[in-house]
Amino acid sequence: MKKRKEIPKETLKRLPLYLRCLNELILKGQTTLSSKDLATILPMNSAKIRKDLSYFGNFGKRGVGYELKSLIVNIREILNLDQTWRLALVGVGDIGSALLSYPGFNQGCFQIELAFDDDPDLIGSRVAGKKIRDSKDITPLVKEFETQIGIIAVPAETARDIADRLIRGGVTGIINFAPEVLDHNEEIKCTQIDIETELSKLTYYVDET
Amino acid sequence: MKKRKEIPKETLKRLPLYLRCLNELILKGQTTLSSKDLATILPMNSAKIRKDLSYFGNFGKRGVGYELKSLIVNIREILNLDQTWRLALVGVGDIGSALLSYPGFNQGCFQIELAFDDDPDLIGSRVAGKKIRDSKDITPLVKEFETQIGIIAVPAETARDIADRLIRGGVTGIINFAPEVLDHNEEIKCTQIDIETELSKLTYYVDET
DNA sequence: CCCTGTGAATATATTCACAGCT
DNA sequence: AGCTGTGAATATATTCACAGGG
Repeated sequence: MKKRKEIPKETLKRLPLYLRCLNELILKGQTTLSSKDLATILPMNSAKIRKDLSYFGNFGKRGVGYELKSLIVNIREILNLDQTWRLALVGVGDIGSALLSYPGFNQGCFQIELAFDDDPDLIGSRVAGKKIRDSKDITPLVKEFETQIGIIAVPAETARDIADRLIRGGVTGIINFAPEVLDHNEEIKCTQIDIETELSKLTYYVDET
Repeated sequence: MKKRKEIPKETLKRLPLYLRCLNELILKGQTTLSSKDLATILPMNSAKIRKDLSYFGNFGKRGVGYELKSLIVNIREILNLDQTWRLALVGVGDIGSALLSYPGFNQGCFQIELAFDDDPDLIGSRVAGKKIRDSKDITPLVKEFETQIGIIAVPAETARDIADRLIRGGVTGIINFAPEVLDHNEEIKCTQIDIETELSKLTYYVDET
């Protein structure tokens, strides 16, 4: 139930996937499921699921499977989704706007509290109801709002500078949409999302010429 | 130089990253670099880079390093980026629009040729200069245009149906922005891009409470 | 001397297979 | 009987460390 020493990073990748699946099933009225059931849905090896879950405790019942409701609560707790996270978005271009308009964000546990841009025409205006602030003020405002996570949606050239300002403001994690490696700051966890990279991997596999 | 038997999937993940880095360096006038240099930039272990590249041939010169220009050509070839790929986008919401407006796409090697939506107000209109077509016609139009890759940017509920129509049209790869696992079709390679999943991983690592 | 390319050593992850609980 | 939890076996990936070419 509590976080152990080291859990494999591959396991961590799968937990959000499991969670999403479980949420769907519980909405359909299901109350329990076995690792085999989940393995069929996803699809993957059921031992992997059992091993993944066993790093955190013994959630299952032998002969039965896992109780959906409590498993969901447990995974949410492991992923720290049982609290609200304050986000700061930098760059209100196409991707940034899309993110601001995005309704869900995990049952309200992710809240974009700050949005920044450096375009004078944009600063002071509102996008999807959110006020756009001047990128100059990232560091003090992130401090003031105690923003925990930054989202970078600016061109590659400025991404590193923006990252530094966010970090100085005190964010502890960054989602980076810019095609620029930001792993230089060791104190912080940074995740890159890049469609060109994904497309390039795809074209390797896909070509059957 | 040619594709060998099995290259590790982890290696493949890194190739687009290397490529982007090399492209930046060559623009700055650099002509050659060692695995150690690249390892410093990225940052990572240099032996990993050498091993990654060695799966495809002996690109390097001992005592010198790699010739930037030819290494770029080689990696582009490995990833099949030395040709134009035709894409079909389904779902012209916020993400879809952002993608249509996205200028680059790897030096023009990825072209969105078709854009679909099921909103009658949208069908027939133009977004970023691209005509929006009726999602009903996905299969025949994908066939007609010989579209190779589909991008799904629709709600989760319809994602699987859209995927089926794209596959029936003949796409061989899919990028999926919907929070829905689409790995059921074995014939096809599908890559999921999901910010909520990425955020959830981040909040695991980030929490220091 | 410097850097690649690569076997050998190590670390990480997956899968098998089954003991043990319900 | 059915399913979990997990050691042991296997597969995959990373890193070390060095032979060998420029």
